[in-house]
Amino acid sequence: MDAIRQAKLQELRRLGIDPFPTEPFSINTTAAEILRYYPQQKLDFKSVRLAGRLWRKRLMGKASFAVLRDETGDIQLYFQRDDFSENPELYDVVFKKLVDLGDILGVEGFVFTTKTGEITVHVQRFRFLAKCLHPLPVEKETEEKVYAAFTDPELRYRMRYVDLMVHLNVREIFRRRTAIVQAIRDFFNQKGYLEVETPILQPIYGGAFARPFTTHHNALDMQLYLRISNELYLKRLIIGGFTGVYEFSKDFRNEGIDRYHNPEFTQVELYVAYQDYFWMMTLVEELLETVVQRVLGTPVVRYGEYEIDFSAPYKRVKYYEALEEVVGKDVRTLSEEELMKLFQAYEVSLPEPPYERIDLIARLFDKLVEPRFIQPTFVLDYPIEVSPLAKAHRSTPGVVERFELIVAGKELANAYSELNDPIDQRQRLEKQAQLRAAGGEEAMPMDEDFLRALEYGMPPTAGLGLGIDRLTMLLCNAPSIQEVLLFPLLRPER
RNA sequence: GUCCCCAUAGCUCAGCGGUAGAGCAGCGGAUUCUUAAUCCGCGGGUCGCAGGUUCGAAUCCUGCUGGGGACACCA
Repeated sequence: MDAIRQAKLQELRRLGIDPFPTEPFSINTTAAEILRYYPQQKLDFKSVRLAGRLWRKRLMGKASFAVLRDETGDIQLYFQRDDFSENPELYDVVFKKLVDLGDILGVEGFVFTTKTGEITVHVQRFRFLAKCLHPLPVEKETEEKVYAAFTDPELRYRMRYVDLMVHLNVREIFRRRTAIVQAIRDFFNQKGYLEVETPILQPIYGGAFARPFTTHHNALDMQLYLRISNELYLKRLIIGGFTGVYEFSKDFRNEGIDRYHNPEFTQVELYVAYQDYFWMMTLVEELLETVVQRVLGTPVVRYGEYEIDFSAPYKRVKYYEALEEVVGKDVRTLSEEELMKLFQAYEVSLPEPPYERIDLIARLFDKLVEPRFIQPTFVLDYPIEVSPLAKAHRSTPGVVERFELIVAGKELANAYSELNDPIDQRQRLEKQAQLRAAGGEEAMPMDEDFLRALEYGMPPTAGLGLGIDRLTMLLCNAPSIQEVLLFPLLRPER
């Protein structure tokens, strides 16, 4: 803590001023409201009460200006010694010397416009609501320069509270994130789908390929996993009789961190009975166009150097055909040696062993094809080997009825016609079990209860997973996932 | 996990072998319409940590810690 500020705290207490009072301070307006409505409705602002953090001080002698920052933005304050004639100390000592940038104040007064035309609150009374005991990085911006910008990413993420104080645009990212979630929720609710909650602590994890976090329940003395996906639970609900269910699901994957991955992240998953993946493609187009339009007011998004248009419909390409377009050959016809040659020709590094032929193909696809799709593009009909929960394609052998939506070269959504044949599902999970036995750490574990549920009969169902963090990145023009997570995972501070 | 880069005042940075610097923030003073307020004056540091080289290290070397970027993993 800052010694000078601590001394000021003591001095306030000595003067009988409580720097952390218990009494509430009710406000009747905000900075943004004043700035927006005062010009037309001056009479409504003769007696205002607002609260926020003192953000700037310009002491002029017997009169001073300051800036107060509340949730809605900044507003200028004007203080005059004459207003405190019954107790001039309040101005000369308390305001001028003991109030620091960052202190949270409640102010009362009336709104006026200064000579230079700035809407300002003439403060007649003020009160400490909380003293700030650390100096703040108060950014000052001029035409040429920014002073004291608070830019160190580590500090910004570690002390997100300071980041949010200092950077109004960071607040905006998280308001927008919430708006995105709200728009999706409204869209699904309007369709009549049921929002549900399923377990985060799972005795058997599944629904994706990933290493889980492991934990332990003491009373039951059992090993539990933090979910990597909620897919298998939502399907149980479809089996149970709901026709449409969705969940905003915080999922946990014990993997590396980079600018697209955080160990905990959010997806929304949706399952709708009696539909297939073609229907789901149309729904996704409608969903994204609606959400982007509602959140941004336009379906067109600037993301880095790209302009991305979320207007439906989106381009559709088939997995193997997209790969063939790049490498000039249908990889299904190639021997393993010929596949290896492609890795050399395109300078793609090999996957970690143990890998099978399909892992080579999947890797080529991820490295060579995905990055090419900037505008929203559906990639259809994935290899059956990499999609153990998706239904075999109705007419094309070797592939499943699955699509991924690629935007800006990254997977944004993943969906399939869900596999509802319990016999087929059992075989696919057994194959996964073999891969696990052979050292494939990310292969799915066997889930007998899920298979039993399927044996009771699951209607044909379309399922979707949509990455909320990635979508937020796109709609906020954020270059890294950390920018759209309030508290991204960091190593502990020393 | 690997490689590269970074770590100096509250914040942003300069200094790169010879007494630790600037701007903003802060402290004292002047100032009743400022808005990067202005003007005068002042303080502020275990140069991330630990070793080493050297007469001498913020500066060079090694290790460690934290962060950023790239790769790998995440099909």
